[in-house]
Amino acid sequence: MSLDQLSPEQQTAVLNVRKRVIEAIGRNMNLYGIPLSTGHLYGLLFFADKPMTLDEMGMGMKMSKTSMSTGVRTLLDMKMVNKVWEKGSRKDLYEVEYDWYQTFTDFFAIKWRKAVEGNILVLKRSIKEMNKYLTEDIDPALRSVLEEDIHKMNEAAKYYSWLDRLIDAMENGDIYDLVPKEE
Amino acid sequence: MSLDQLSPEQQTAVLNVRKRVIEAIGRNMNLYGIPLSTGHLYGLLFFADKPMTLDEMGMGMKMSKTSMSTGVRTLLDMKMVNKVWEKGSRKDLYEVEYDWYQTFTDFFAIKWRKAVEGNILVLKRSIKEMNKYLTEDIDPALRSVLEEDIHKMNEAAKYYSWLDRLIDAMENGDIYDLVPKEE
DNA sequence: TAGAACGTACAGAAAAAACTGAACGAATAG
DNA sequence: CTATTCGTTCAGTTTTTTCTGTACGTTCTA
Repeated sequence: MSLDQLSPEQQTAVLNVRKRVIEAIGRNMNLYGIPLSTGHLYGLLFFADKPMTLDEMGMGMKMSKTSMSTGVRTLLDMKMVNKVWEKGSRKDLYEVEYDWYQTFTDFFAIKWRKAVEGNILVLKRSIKEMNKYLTEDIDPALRSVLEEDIHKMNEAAKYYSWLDRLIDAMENGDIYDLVPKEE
Repeated sequence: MSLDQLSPEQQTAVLNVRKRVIEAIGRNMNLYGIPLSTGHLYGLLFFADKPMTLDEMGMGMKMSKTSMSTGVRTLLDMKMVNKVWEKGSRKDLYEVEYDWYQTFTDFFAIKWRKAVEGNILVLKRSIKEMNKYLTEDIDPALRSVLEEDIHKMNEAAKYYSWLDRLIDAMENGDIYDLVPKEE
């Protein structure tokens, strides 16, 4: 059921409440490194009663179609919106993923996993390289520096490994054993 | 033990490895919404063998002291570095918080908690307001719209409540029951 | 109690990011 | 087959963020 069947007063009343919520959602997503306007776009889709086209989003956001295209792509990459197929229309249609728990874990899986595993790799490689310099007949001063650095990097690698396992727990749903969805 | 006791070749060798790690740390922190240069500053402090002053940081980063001041403040606000007191020096000294697990949970506690609880408030208020419009003698079209919106906001509020409890689990350490620090 | 050293506020400059409109290639409808 | 419609690429503009140097208030020193 769309809004345009309502009186103008009813429309503004509903729209004002939505706007406040969209603002909050946008701020929240901005915390995750997503541009505010993309967060607002998400909010628009959140309240939409049906999948939207790029043109409709442009209308709703009062922004260019180009921006909608890039914004929706960002949301798509993070699996925060889904592309919907509707026969008869050759426009692309998008709707939000309403399972926010899934969205949350996807966010970790997509954005963090790669970074974390990349960092583990860099650390392992760096530790190995520093170990290479750590020969028997070494300047004691250098030995001390190297050992200290290696120790620090080992600790960091441990932490990243923990983070990696935390992301596992998100992805496979174990996290809900610790923190259940229903209170 | 400081680097300047080493030969120039030894220094560059160590410095190059560190640089690669610092780069990785910086990229990672950038993911959390922290400027790249601030991430590099963190990396510099990470490898420092002793607490550093703003001037020393400026040297190491080849940047202005003003930038060091704001950068270190950012890191301080996120509890990623600590201010250290040393008698005899009237300069402020800073060192990284080496407990990255603590840093991680602090990050959630500081940056997310406020946002999450703010959003819950906004949602609760918005649901209440929409309910106000939901009277007996209402236009069926409007009723349908309102009920749909209220449902969506309720689901969102549930999710934020879950997130709130997840942050609890981080803060009080329960998260380590599920994902132990040691593998 | 004057002087020097320190950290930060502030305003302007530099850099980065977001946004737009025109143009283009792909796909479909007629 | 041709013409339209669609999404995206790209170059240029606008906006936002980051960085710098000067100036200022504070605190310690002598």
